[in-house]
Amino acid sequence: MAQWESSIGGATFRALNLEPLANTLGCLPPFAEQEAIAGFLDREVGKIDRLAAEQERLIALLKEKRQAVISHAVTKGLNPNAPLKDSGIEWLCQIPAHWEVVRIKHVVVTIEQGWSPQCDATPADGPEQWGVLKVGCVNGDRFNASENKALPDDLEPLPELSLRAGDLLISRANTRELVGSAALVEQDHDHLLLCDKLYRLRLQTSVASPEFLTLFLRSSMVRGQIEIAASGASSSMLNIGQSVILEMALPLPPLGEQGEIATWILKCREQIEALINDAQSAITLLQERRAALISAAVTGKIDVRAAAANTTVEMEPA
DNA sequence: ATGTGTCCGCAGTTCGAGGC
DNA sequence: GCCTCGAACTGCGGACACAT
Repeated sequence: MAQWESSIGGATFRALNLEPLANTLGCLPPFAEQEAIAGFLDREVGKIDRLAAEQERLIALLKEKRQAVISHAVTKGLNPNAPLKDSGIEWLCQIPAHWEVVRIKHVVVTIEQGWSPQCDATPADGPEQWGVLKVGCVNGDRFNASENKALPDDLEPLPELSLRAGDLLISRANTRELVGSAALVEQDHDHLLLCDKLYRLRLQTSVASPEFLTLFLRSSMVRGQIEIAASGASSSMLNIGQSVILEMALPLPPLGEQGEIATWILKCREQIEALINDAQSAITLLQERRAALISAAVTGKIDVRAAAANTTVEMEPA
């Protein structure tokens, strides 16, 4: 590859011609040894690829687990022995007997949309410059304040649209997978403004915990309902109306229990994310090991005849 | 070797209908 | 007439393919 780097041309489309390929210098061991190296690499690289595939499967399972933890906790609670009752809502099934089912509108004080003026392409430069949120700020598991655009100096900011801790943001328009994404603002952002594509919900905090409702909105059942309710002819930008949010059924435990559930979910999420990070690191290491093994085998740094006799392969330091 | 076109996913902006 | 909200249109960037 190093020999080809200087020969590969093209600015937008990188291409290698036949000539540099034909002129590539390489070491050529006897034919029998070439076959031995190829066989050795087939076996060893295959093992590494299988290990990497297992790690990929593990990551997929952990992500499923993360979703299942949220969905189970916000509909069944933390006590596996709690008596259950029928929720009366088909997609919600059974809930603990001491929980209520209410419409989200019954715990919402205000729901509002923001303002999307023509902004700069770059984010606000520091917390003192005014910025307008982009819808992508609620994608993923956390609110991302850096997803904003700087408000031009000639536009007057609307301070009533700035963010406060406890604001629950929901995207009202996006692709089917992302529309309805919810995130909780954890601290005040005096100079960040709500955009037109986001709903902001403020709750009766004596009845409903914003953390609990945010997690509920991320559960697989709610995602399913939102994807069904999303409307619009353009598949790249589906919409949900306020009524979809406000009329949605919400299983509501006592306030203290909502807090316990939210804390428990966040702790589980951290543990699962740590495992996902470990698996991703393992995949990176395996990929590095794969490249190093191929390089060492084809340059004679590994004696594949000896390696064939041993299951463990040691490479000479480069 | 380089420039240009196309497709796709994602997101920003604008427009129009309806309610007040 | 203004505001809200839903829908459609538009733009951007990355990846790739094709043309010159």
